[in-house]
Amino acid sequence: MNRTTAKVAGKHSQSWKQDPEGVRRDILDVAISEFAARGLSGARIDDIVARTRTSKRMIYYYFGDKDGLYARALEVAYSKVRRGEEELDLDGLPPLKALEKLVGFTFDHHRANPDFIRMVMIENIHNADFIRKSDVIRGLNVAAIDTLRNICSRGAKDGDFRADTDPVRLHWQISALSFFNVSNQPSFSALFGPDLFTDTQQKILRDEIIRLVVGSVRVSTEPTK
Amino acid sequence: MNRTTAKVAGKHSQSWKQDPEGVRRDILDVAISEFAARGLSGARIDDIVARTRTSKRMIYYYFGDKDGLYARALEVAYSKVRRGEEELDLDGLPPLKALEKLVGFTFDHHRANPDFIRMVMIENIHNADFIRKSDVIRGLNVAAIDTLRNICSRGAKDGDFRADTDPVRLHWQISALSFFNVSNQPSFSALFGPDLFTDTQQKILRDEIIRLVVGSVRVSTEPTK
DNA sequence: CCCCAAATTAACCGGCTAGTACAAAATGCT
DNA sequence: AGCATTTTGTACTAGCCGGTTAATTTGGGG
Repeated sequence: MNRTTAKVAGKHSQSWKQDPEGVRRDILDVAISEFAARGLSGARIDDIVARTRTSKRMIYYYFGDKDGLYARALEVAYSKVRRGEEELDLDGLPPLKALEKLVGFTFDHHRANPDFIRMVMIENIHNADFIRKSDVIRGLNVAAIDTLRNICSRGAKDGDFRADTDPVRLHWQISALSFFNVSNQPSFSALFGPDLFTDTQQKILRDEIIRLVVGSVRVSTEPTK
Repeated sequence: MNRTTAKVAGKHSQSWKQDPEGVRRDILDVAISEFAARGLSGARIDDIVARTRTSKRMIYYYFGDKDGLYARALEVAYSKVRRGEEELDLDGLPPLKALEKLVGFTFDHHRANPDFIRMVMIENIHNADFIRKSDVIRGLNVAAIDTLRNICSRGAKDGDFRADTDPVRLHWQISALSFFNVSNQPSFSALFGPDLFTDTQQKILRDEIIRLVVGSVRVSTEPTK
């Protein structure tokens, strides 16, 4: 955006455009990838700067300090991902189909956003202190639960879902299976080989998870015992 | 073990006992807790030392450098946990009951060993590089799969299990649900409240998971559709 | 009881890294 | 034209932190 760089006499003699939002985005994009890759304490401000069009000074100008940058990066990462989820249209579908679609989508979406997953992992290492401090992030997540609550109540009314189905617990299940698939891929494939993460195996896993979750709420899961 | 400390004249004039194994264990115990708490780059050698009976020099004497200490700490953490699993006796049980017990145990065991979980999280942030380098750890884990393979083959023979049940994929399921419950507790309870992690709710979750996993391998999960 | 490798101690060092100081200039809204 | 905001650039520092130096004690073997 800037960088017209016309080295002239005096000390300062660049030509550039003002673009506060652009600069912020630039910094945040790099920051997300750097924090996701190396963690909060592992990330280096200088490394972030190096991958940016701007200077170190600007990071402190806009974000105050490392923690401030991290906090904002986390929020942006969350927003990006949750925004993708909003595009999913489930209201038109019957509850079981809607759930099926949601689970499949979540599985895919997590796989497609490893940086986000890593940010959440890192947050958990830090006891989710920054998530706790961010109203933005909390807001984004109640929305996710609302979607599920909607599906659940429709499903209960139709008699398709078990009466004791709890949206939060359901979200927990879906998240657990989709999240772990990405978060623990390195250790899992280090220990048991990379086979499970090939496209074909992942397709099987995806179907299995859908079956699992849908099966766990369906009322006709037949008399266990 | 040492620390008889009788401050006398000259520069070096402490009194101490030799206890190599004790010192190593001491250091490793603290290291596990410190690395688990703050991660590889977040952990401070000086902080580890401070919680030890020994001196900084001893860490380098026995473990070479920070990475060396981390690598050993990881191995010890793994060994401890897997050792606990060995005590479980499943061979006497019919396959479905054995699986049920294994899932319940894994869920409990993960909850009881948060430091281990955190070490694995940290490893995954670091692409499991240290796990990959450790034959010890890989060895411990093939054993875990063997247990499952045994159950699976017995279950298949009895006709209780679906024919396409894969021990690794099954292990993946069990791990995902049990692991996530601990690893993502901070973020999850930050976002949705701590209710899900009370004893009563965890009991429900535990049962649900058992139902889920056992249901996913049981042959009579009735014709879906 | 003496020797020597192994074990242990305390003080020290050098580089890395978050954050700052300073100084100036271009921008663009009003 | 005025003026707050945005941006540039470089050099600097303070302190943290991984790793080291070098001396000293221990205890088993001969």
